[in-house]
Amino acid sequence: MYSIPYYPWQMETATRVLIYEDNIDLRTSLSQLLSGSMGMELAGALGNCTQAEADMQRLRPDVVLMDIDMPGCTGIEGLRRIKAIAPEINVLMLTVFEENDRVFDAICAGADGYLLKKTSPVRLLDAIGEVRAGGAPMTPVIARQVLRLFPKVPPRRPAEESHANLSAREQEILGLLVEGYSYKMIAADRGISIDTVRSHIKKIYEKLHVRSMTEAVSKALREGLT
Amino acid sequence: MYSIPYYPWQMETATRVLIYEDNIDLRTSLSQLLSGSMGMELAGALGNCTQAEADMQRLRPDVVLMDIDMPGCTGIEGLRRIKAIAPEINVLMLTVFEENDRVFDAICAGADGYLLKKTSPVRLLDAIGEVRAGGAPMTPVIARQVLRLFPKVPPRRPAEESHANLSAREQEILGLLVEGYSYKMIAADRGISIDTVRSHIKKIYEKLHVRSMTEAVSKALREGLT
DNA sequence: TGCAGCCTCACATTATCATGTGGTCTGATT
DNA sequence: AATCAGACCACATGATAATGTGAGGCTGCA
Repeated sequence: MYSIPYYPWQMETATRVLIYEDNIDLRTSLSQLLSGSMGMELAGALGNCTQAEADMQRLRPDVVLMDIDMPGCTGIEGLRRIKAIAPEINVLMLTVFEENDRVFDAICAGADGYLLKKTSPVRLLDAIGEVRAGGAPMTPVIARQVLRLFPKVPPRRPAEESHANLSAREQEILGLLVEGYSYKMIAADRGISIDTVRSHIKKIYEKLHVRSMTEAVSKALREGLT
Repeated sequence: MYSIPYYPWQMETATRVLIYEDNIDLRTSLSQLLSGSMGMELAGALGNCTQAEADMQRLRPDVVLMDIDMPGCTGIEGLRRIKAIAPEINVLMLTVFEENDRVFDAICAGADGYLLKKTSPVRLLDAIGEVRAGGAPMTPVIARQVLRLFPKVPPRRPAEESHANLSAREQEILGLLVEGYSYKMIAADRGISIDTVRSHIKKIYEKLHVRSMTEAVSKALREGLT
């Protein structure tokens, strides 16, 4: 069990917190954490956010803890829908990895904070207080990512990184990966050795900062590298 | 409140800190604070940043504390010039007020953190460690401002129903594949066995009529199955 | 002329994926 | 009560991908 934390901001009324988390174990432990904390009131704990609008009206939370990966309706989508009807509700995103694209999406959708699932209970409760006080709790690494995203927002990123310095041959092979070709098929199709395909793909991975075919394909499609 | 403790005595070498602050009293007290702290080394304490480039070369700081209001050359301008020649140097901006437009300018110029001058000495030392560790120390209110600066994008595609009869779990796992997760990562993330991941993915392949991860990812992104 | 980037190929080892066969449990449907 | 689909797990085998090291020929550029 968690120790009873003490919070200095002494709310008049308890902060109503709604949890969206599809993992039953984590949902349970989060619920217990909140139920056992001074100044906190568990407004609800749900496994998906497909009924987000209705949930807001029914449960009237002050703060929502939103898992970013959920079946049916992703946390990002849920966030959008909550902010569309009740922007005053503070939404904290919970995720496993500090992944750049999602951070960007979440922030554009109006997230008020971004924490890792491994965040300690104490820090999580702190974060809820912080967001109520007008802050934006983030892990340091995510905060840095947010700052790094910035200079790229106004000037956009149209042509500058669009080809990520891939050579013509590399772009060509990346295109074939996107089409679902295996190394062997690429080698046959282009009439080169499979080892050559390997070395091209290795170079592509370096340039795109990825470590697998799926990541490369995903990045290629999302950033229009084909 | 702040979750990343900093233990200067664990550093290999001291962090060289350069101070730009035109107020002589504050400059002196900051200098004393840093000189008296384990793991910190005062690289210099200057009243203006008109010679920023030369200062960097001469003093070789790891971290710069930059007052945002200085005569001659503003902190923003100094920040720009530092980042132009040595982007690896971490620059923390110090300001009296949490003003929106300056926050924006500073962040666009590449600031690595943004603190108030009234920040406690302990927190300031923490922040220096945090920025060295890849974080971006900010006051909560500034963090919130930063998030608010991001463009608000309107809702996404409204109705999307070509889910190809994938079950909720299958869609979820397909989403993780698109994110570049391996079987092992998916199993760990969702708390299930890798063999279960296998069997889900096998079914996904059948339903999508594909035979590899890359094809599945490609189809998912192109047809909006996520 | 020398360096740098690109394209090509080879060999080796480990990790991960694809496929098949089988099974349990649960909840919804018939 | 029986059936069925979804989620779960296990074991096994061959195929494919990831990573490292090394190398030759080609081009453009300083």
